[in-house]
Amino acid sequence: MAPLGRIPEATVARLPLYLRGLDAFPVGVTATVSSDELADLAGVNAAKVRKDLSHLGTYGTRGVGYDVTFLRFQISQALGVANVWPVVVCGMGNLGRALANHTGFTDRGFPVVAATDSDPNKIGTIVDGVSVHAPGELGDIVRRLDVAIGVISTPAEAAQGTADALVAAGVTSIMSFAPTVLSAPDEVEIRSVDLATELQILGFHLHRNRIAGDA
Amino acid sequence: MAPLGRIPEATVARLPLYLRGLDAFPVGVTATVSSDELADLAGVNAAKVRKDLSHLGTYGTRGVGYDVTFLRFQISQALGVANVWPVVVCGMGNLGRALANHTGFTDRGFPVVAATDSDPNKIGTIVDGVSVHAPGELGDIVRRLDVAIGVISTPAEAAQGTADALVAAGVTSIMSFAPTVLSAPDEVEIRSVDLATELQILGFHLHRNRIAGDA
DNA sequence: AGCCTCTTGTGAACTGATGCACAAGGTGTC
DNA sequence: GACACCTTGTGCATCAGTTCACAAGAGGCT
Repeated sequence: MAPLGRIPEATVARLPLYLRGLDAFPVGVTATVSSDELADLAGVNAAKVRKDLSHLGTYGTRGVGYDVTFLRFQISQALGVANVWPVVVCGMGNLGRALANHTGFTDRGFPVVAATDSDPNKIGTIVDGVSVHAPGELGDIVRRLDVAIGVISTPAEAAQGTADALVAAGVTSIMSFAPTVLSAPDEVEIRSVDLATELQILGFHLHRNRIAGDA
Repeated sequence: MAPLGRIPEATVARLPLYLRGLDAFPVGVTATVSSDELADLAGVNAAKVRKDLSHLGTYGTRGVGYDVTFLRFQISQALGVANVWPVVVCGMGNLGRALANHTGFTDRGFPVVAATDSDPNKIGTIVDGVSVHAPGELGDIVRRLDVAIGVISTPAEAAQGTADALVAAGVTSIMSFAPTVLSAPDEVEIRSVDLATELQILGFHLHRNRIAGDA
């Protein structure tokens, strides 16, 4: 009912999953999908699907479901996936290289257009088609290549400095893999992915189950 | 007050951050930290810190703060970080290799003890000190090396099959990077990290701001 | 000892998200 | 056209998590 009201954060986080779920349907073919089916495809429950989609103002057809093509369009629209957001990868260690080479990024509108690294041996080289620059050139790179998103895959010690440089260059969206807290102005959106932390959460549950099992 | 009651999931997810924050203090030195300071170090607010720690039954000292050494011990205890949980990495593409080589894992008690890949050219080789096996050997590897956690970094198509194999081998904790929904029995804990999805969420905010800015 | 300052621990209000359950509104059949 | 059958959209109850605000307690100063 709310055509374009504020979309809850939790819903935003699920929209990409729905879009991904719709990949199960061939493009160009007319088909419909029920909230039940889509729930399965996205790994959530049907009520959530319906409520989420209602926030988009997307109307399904009662008794039938959602038109796949139209739904795809609606979600894409809401997420702005028509846009292409150039990405710079800061820190070309193991992880940085993997990210720069990750086809899933370019495919979805996030081309890695440049990289930085502090290692003089890497600066000036081209790794997997991405040219590596000195950290000091960040501002220049961002302006020249119209970078929208910065990925931080440096060691923890260099992360804050890198974030500062990105912010100074005008980047307002950062994805960080560094195991540290980053501070930045409020208008900068930071998503932090700490792999070791994720494992520790798994470890907690293993630990808990082991204790329970020992009883 | 609740010495060892059920710890809320949201709290569990923050405990590793606190532990990481405490790294700012040298080991072995007596020091105290206030909820305010720790909040800064972990990137959350003080009220949350206090409530979270109260779930552990950890008592700070009013007017003073928390004893760093004791707090470290308490959190470690709760998370079970004293345990070592061997990890197997399934899928040695770019990302898999980066993960297998990630020092942050071994450092925190998650050694990568083996890997699998379906590429015959990789099977039998040793990449960055980790030996690569055929997917069919998974069950054997898990049993032999006492693997506790499986990391799925295969292409999306192979992810479900890999998850099934891990579950069949008795693994109950899975971290997946494959952009797909995995199904598994309820007792299996799955944490899914989809990098493209993360970027799409950032993209949403960029898109929204751009629209707002155009007004 | 008494008082002042500091910081914890927590009750309570609030916020956001989830899930249920069902009326509303379509489609297709007889 | 009427009826039976679906599936959406949503009001409402519930739940988890967050934040506030303050009493309780600990330390130190005079």
